[in-house]
Amino acid sequence: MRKGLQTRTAILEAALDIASRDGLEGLTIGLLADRMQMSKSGVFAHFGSREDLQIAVIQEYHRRFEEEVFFPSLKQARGLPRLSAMFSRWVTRHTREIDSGCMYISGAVEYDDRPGPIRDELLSMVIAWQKALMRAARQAVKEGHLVSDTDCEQLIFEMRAMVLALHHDARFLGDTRAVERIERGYARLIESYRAKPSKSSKSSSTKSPSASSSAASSRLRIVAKTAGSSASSR
Amino acid sequence: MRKGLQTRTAILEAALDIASRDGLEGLTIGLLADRMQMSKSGVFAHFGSREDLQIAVIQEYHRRFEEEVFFPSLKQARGLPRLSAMFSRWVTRHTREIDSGCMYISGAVEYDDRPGPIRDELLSMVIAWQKALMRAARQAVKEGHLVSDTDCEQLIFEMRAMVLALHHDARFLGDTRAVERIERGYARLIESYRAKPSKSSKSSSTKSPSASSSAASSRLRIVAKTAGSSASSR
DNA sequence: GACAAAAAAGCACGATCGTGCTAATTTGCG
DNA sequence: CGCAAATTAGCACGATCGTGCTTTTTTGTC
Repeated sequence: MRKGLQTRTAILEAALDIASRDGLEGLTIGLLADRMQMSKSGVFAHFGSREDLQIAVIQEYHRRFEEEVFFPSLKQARGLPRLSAMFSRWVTRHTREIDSGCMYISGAVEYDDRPGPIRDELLSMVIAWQKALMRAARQAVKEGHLVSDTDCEQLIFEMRAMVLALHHDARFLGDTRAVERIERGYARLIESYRAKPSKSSKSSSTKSPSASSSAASSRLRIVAKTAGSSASSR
Repeated sequence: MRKGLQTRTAILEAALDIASRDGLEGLTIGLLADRMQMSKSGVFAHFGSREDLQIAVIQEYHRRFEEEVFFPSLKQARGLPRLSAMFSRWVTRHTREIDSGCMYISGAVEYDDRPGPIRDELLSMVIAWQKALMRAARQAVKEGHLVSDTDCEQLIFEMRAMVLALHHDARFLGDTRAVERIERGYARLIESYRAKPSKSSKSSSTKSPSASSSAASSRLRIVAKTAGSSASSR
C-alpha cells in the first residue's frame, strides 16, 4: 500500500532525469523501465498513460523549480532585492543543471506547435513564472528602486532573453563564459532602469551613485558561489 | 538522368518544411514519402541514410539563411549599418518563419547532448553566423560607430539572447509583441555602446546626439515592413 | 523504337513504441 | 499465518521506425 507510492516517486525521479536530458519526447516507457530495472507494464501501471506520466514530470519539475528558485527569493525585501534574488537563483539553477537542461526551454521548443495537454501544462508553468517576475519588477518600480517609467515587460523580456542565451551557450556551444555575460548584461540592464537616488526613496540604503555608466558590478553578484565543486558527473 | 536531381530537390524542399516544423528528429522517411506521394524506398534512395538526409537539410537551411540574411547585409556600409542590417534581416526572417521555426534554435535544443555528425553540422553553422556577427561588431568599433572599449562578445551575446526570446515568445507563447520588444532592446543596447560624436569619427553622418538615453528609435528601424500582410496561415 | 541506365517501388527484417489483458507476486492488515 | 488487495510481470497487438534486398517502371540516348 505504501510501497506503490514509494516506487512511483522513484520512477518519477528517474523520469525527471531522462526528460531533462533527452526532452519530454525522449521520455519513453521502455527506457524508464530499463533504468528502474522493472517491466514496462510495472512502470506503466503507475501512470494511466505516457501523457499522464509526462504531465506528472512537468508538474514535479515545476514544484522543484519553485522550491529552489521562487520561494527562497520571497525572503528578500520587496522590489529590486527580490527581483535580483529571483534572477540570481534562476541563473544559478541553470549553471547547476547544465548537464540536464531546463525543461521549460526544451519543452517550449518541443511543443511550440504541438497542441495538447502537455503544451498547455508547460505553458501555464512558464507563464506563472513570468508573472511572478513581472510582479517583482513592478514592485521594484513601486518601491522606487527602478525609475517610474520603467517598461517592466521590456525588462522581463530582456532578462528572459539572457537566460535563454545562457542555456543555449552552456548546453549547445559548451561555452561557460555565458555566466559572466549574463551577469554583466543584468548589471547593464538594471543600471539603465535604476532610479537615481535623487528625491524620496524611502527604502534601503542610500548608496553612493558611483559612476553613472558601467559600475554597479559589485552590488549585483548574480551567481551564488557554488559551495565546493562546480563539477558534474556526466 | 536529370529527373533524379529534380525530385531530390523537391524532397529536400519538403524535408526542410517538415524539419522546420517538427524538428530534425521529427523528420522521418515515412512522413516524407507520404508528403511526396512516393514510396519510402524511393525517397530513401536519394540519400544514403536518414542522417545524410538530415545533414543535407541543415546545409540547405544554412544556404538559405545566408542568402536571405547575411549576403544582402554585406551591401551595407561596414560597421554599425551592416551590423544593424544583419540583425534586422535576422529578426525579419524570424517574424516570417513563425509558422515554421528556426532550425538553429530547435536543433540546438534537440542535439545539445547528442553528439554526432548532426550536432557537429549544426554547431559549425551556428558558429559561422556568430563569427560573422562578431566581425561586423568589431568593424563597427573600428569605424568609430561604437565606443572603443565596447565588449563585442557581450554585445553579440545580448543580441543573440533577444533573438532567442523572440523565437520563444512568438512560437511558444504566441506573443507577437516580442517584435517590438526586440526593437526596443536593440535600440537600448546599441545606444549604450554608441560612440559619442565627439572627436574624429571619420564616417557617416555626424548626427545630432539627440537625447542621451532612450531616443535613437527612429534611426533603428529593425523590422522591415512586411509588404502587405503580417498574417500567417497556421 | 530499342536498350542500357537510372529511378522508383515492393517487400521483408528486426527494433522500439504505447497500451491492453491476464497471471504471478508482493504487501499490509487482522 | 492467512487472505485480500495492491503491485508487478508476462505476453501480444498493431504501428512506425530505418534500411537492406529484388523487381518493376521510367528516363535519356542512339
